[in-house]
Amino acid sequence: MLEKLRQVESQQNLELADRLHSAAIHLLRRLRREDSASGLSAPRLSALSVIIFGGPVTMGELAAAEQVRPPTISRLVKDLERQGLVSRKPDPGDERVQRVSATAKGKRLLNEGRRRRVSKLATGLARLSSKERRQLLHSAELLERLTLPDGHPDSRKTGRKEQQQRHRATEG
Amino acid sequence: MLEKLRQVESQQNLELADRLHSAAIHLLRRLRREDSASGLSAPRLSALSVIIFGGPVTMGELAAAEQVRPPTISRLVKDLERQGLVSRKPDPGDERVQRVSATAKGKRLLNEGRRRRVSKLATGLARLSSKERRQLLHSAELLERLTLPDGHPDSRKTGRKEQQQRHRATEG
DNA sequence: AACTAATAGTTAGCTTAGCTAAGTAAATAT
DNA sequence: ATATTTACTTAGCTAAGCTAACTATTAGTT
Repeated sequence: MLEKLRQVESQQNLELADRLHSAAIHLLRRLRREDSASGLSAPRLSALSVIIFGGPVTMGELAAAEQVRPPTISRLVKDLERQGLVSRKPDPGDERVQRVSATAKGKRLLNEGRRRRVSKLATGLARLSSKERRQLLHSAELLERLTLPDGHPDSRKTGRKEQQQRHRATEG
Repeated sequence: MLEKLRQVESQQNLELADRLHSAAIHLLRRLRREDSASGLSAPRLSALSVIIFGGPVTMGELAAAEQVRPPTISRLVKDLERQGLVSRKPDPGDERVQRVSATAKGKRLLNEGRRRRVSKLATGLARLSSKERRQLLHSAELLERLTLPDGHPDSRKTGRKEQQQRHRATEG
C-alpha cells in the first residue's frame, strides 16, 4: 500500500510539472511581443543580464548559465556586439577565452527593455495580494533551484573548469 | 510619502516579474531537450493538448488558446497532421472553418511525450516538501490567470466570435 | 440577385534561436 | 616535439514565431 501511495505521489508530481510547464509556455508567449521595440528578445535580455550582473564573463560561462550550447552563445554575443550592447576582448592569461562585458548602452537598454518586457506582467502582479506575491517569489526561486543543478546531459565537456560558477540570470 | 511607497511597490513587482520571467526561460530550456525522442516539441505538445482536451477545435480557437498568430497554427497543425497525430475536416455548417481533432495515435503520444518531457522536472519536485509543492501549484494557477486574460493586443479580429472560449492548455 | 464586406485559413518569405558537425588556435600533457 | 584537450567559431540544418498577401466562403447591402 505504500507502493500505491508512491504512485499517487508521482502522478501528482507529473501533473504539477505539467502545470508549471504550461504556465511557463504561456507566460513567455505573452511577454514575447512586448520586447520588439527595444530590439531585445528574451534570450538576448537574459544573456545581457548575465553579462551585466556576472561581470565580464566568458563564452563558456555564458553558455552554462543560459543552458545552451556554445554555438548558440557565439552567435548571440556576435549579435549583441553588432548592436553595440556588449564588447569582448581575449583573456590576457588565456588567449583562447573571450571575456564579454556590457557597454553603457547595453546597461541602459537592459533596464528599459526589461521594464518594457515584463511591465505587463508586473501590472498583473500589482493586483495580487502581497501574500500571493511572496508565494510567487518563493516559487520562482524554487524553480530556479530545480532548473539549474547538475549541468547539461551530454555537455560535451564544455567549460568543465568554470561550470560550477553559477550565475543568476536576468535578475538584480 | 504614499507616493514613495507606491514606487517601491512597483519596483518590487518589476523585480518579481523579472524573476518569474527568468525562471520560465530556464525551465523551458531545461525541458526542451527531453522531448526530441517522441517528436513532440513544446509547442506541439501544448497544441495537441488543447486539441485533445478542448474537443474538436477550430484553427482560430487554437490560435487564441495558444496565443499565437493564425499562420503559426496553420503550419503546426499541418505538421501534426503529417505525423498522423491529428485530423481535420471542414465544419459542415461553415466551409471555411477547419475542425481539428486528435487521432488515437495522437492521444497516446501526448501522454508519453508529456511524461517524458516533464519527468525530469517531476523528479526534482519529488524532493520538495508537500507544502512547497502546494505553493508551486498555486503559483502556476496564479500565473495562468495572469497570463490568459484580455486577449491579444492587435489580434487582427482573429476568431472574434470564439475568442471568449478559453481552453486550458496542457493540463488535465 | 448581385456586389461588397468581413471572416477563416493558407501560402510565401523573413527572422530568431536552438542544434550538430567540423574546423581553428591556444594551452597542456606526454 | 608532438599529441591531446580546451575554448571558441563557422557552416548549415530545423522549428517556430511573425507580417503581407492570397483564396474561398459567408454575411450584409443595396
